[in-house]
Amino acid sequence: MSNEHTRVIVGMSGGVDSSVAALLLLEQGYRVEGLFMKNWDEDDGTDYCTAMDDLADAQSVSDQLGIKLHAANFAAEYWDNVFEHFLQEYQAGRTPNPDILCNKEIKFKAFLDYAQVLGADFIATGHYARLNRDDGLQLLRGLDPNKDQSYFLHAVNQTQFRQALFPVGELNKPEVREIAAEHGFINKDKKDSTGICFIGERRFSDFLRQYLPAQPGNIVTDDGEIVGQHQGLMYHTIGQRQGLGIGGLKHHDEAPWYVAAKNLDSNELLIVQGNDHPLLFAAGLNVEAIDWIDGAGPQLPLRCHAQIRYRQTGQPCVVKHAPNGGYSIKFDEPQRAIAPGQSAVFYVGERCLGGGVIT
RNA sequence: UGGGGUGUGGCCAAGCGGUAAGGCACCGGUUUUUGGUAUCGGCAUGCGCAGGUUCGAAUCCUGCCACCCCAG
Repeated sequence: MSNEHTRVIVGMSGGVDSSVAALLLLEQGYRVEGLFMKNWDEDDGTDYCTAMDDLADAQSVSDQLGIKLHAANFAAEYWDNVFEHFLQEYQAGRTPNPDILCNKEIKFKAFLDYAQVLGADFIATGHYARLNRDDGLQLLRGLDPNKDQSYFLHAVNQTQFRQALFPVGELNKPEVREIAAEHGFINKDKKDSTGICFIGERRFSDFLRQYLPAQPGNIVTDDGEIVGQHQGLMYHTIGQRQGLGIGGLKHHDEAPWYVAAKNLDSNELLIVQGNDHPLLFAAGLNVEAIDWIDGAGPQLPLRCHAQIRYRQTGQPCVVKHAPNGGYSIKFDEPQRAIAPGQSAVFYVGERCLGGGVIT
């Protein structure tokens, strides 16, 4: 079969992964174009520069590959469909994962729609994930276990995936860098990007403070002792150590303190001492709804693996319907710091079934 | 006021004559397309203040100051 009449638009971030993705598609014979997205306009100067650098890198690689590079700005969509929800969740005391929504609403919706307007048959990104089109459509973990990004893609549905390609999902990261080096890409040694997608690395609580005003309250231990003040429950998350400002306390040992719970009614932050304190662990969790990639979802109860955060190996568990209509997940081993607002994502072997937001 | 105790970096805290442990917090790096975790590194020319003894003091002596406890 020939790809010469198939048009693919690659989301080019200026990083190595999407650059190599574009290269691989060209080698596979596709008609390739690139698109650089800028979805965050709340610039404070420094980010403007990094966005410009990223665009320059994307342009450099595009020129080298001889492909056209489009540019688009979905800042309005990002704000309305991702960022506002992100702020609401924090306001409600939860810890959202904006990048999961970003994939669902921006990369595989706004970008996909726009690409179709431009006449594309497919979009492609530099995600480390694989799609199996032989048996319906399945999302599989990226081949590189260390870079697998299927966790972030679990809320995208199969209809959206049908028009997506993940060329680097079949590779290991070192191979990608090697390919970039062989072709002399300007970004061959560029550091992997971190921080919220399109927004970038920030001092997180300072960043939130720009949008959510402080609401000071007490920090209390599990014994009810008031040991300090916090500036807002939303600036902390379950399991967090940094930022409490709790130094040495008389009559307590030398272990650091961690956030165990938030009490929205009393505006109190409950903290416990020691990384392995029992109050930091829970045997299960609930989710209200699950985005099943195949739409229907599997037969329940289901024994599978779940991840409650990116970069965690799948944890054995059982998923079943909860009496209230949602789902309950019971782990074989108690899990540390399960944070409401984060996503639990389910896997059977290499296959990602979907996931839901922890309540 | 009398008796006792304590004053070491932001906090907790070793040291008790030989030239400032450790932990927490904080800051920075690494890891990482969320948050968080983890990990590595940095962090007191000075030990309430002022004198004195000594080759040498946070450690001994004197005075002062501050705080705490018990009496009152």
